[in-house]
Amino acid sequence: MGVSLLKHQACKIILCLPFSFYSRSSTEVAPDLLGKILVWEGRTGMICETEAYGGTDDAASHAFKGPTARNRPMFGKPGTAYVYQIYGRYFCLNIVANKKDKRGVVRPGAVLIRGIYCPPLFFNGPGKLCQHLCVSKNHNGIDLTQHPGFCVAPPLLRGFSGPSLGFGLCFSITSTPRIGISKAKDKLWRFCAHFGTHP
DNA sequence: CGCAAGATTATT
DNA sequence: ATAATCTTGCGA
Repeated sequence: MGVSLLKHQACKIILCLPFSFYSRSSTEVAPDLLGKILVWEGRTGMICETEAYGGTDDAASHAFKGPTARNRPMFGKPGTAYVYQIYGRYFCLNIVANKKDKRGVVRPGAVLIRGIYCPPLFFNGPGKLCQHLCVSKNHNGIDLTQHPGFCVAPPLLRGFSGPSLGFGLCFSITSTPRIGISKAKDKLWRFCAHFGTHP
């Protein structure tokens, strides 16, 4: 077995958040993506703002009225990309997060990536970060648990998880109403990381 | 087939 | 507060 293959497998195992991470409701996955590293074909950034979208329980979601040609990925494999174009100009990157109910029916969901930190750059807004990462509709449906070039990775320092990042860094999480929607404004499904230093 | 709305952004 | 800009979904 060649070295490159070993390295490749190590990348898959260590870097990519696995299928099981995304096989939960979007409201669980969304805050857990904060502080993780988004890897997109050579560019990276730390996720610092996300929003959860659901299914029939969420009037603001593309999946509210059931499957269509556009929202198909939201009903598909957890951990895949759901990319759509908005206002004819910008792309928005979501990661599919869903689980099946007791009858085996998929409860659709996705997490919108709204903000990433790429020192010294900071991108707030889903359209702006997609511009920086060159996210396009071509990426719709790709599996982010399989390709080291397109995935979400935890920080590599061992022994830390969640809001504790190591390196003297930590963050707190706030939840607020989601941005730019006209329905379901009462749901607090927007999650922001607020970074600071360890005490 | 026509049309209204949209998970945005930059500008006034 | 509003324009830019075009795809999608739904109703006729």
